Amino acid sequence: MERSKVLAALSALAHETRLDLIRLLMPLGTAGMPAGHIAQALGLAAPRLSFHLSALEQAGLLHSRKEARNVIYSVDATGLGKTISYLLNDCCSDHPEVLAACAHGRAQRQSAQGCGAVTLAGTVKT
Amino acid sequence: MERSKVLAALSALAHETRLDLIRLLMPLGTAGMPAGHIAQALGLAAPRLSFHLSALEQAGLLHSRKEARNVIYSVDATGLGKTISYLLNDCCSDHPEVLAACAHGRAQRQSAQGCGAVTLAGTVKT
DNA sequence: AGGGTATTTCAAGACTTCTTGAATAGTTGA
DNA sequence: TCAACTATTCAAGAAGTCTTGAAATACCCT
Repeated sequence: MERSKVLAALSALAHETRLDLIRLLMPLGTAGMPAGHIAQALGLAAPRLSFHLSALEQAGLLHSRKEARNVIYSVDATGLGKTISYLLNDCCSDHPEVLAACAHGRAQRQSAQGCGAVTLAGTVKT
Repeated sequence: MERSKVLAALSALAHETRLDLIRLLMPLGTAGMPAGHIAQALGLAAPRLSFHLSALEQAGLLHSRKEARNVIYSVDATGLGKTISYLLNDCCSDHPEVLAACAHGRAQRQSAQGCGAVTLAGTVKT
């Protein structure tokens, strides 16, 4: 991934409201959520929401589609994944301690060991 | 990791010069590099460098120590790891496609498959 | 076509971040 | 102590980001 795109994505993520948006939309997958519902869920004024949604879309972290009179927003998992991948792989050169901190976080959440190679093995398309 | 700390870390990372700093210091590990050498390596004016170094240190991504008349800066791998971990685990709930994009990036770099559970198994301290 | 709903665009102002040169502080060695 | 070196702090200006209300656009249904 190009540096400029990574910087754009990180800038986009580095804001409370936009991180809330990602966290809200992530579990919904490609189904996503119409802008109006998002505004209601997070208690945001429409122009403010629109501003942040378009920032995230511009950064390649969100995808939008029209459906009737609504605009549905959903997370662009690939864009988000590539951004994290840059930090983890290109930027940190797979530094052992960084990976350890990462794996530790997962272990806490999943009460499992390692980096979940099993889960990954099933999803990687080579 | 607390939200506010993650946001601070992401804000810190979302800047070209500071990302350069991390990338420069990462391979050096705890040995780090004195500020003057960093300035020379990246061609930065001293106040400008100082500004960005302290931003990264404030965000918990860098560590500094005095040595003679120099100040040595090194990456705080734990802080960086926790930040990435938040994005990957807490924020993205280990979404399969995000993990896949992440693993794909590593596969490209390492010409290996999966998420490198072997490397991780050796470094995680439970 | 007209009314109602959903969303975006616009413009202004407040606020924050970044860069730069000048000044300051701390450390070393003669 | 003085001079040289290393690094940080300060102040000012430029540039960018964020929020808000008002206006505009797009769409659906009757």
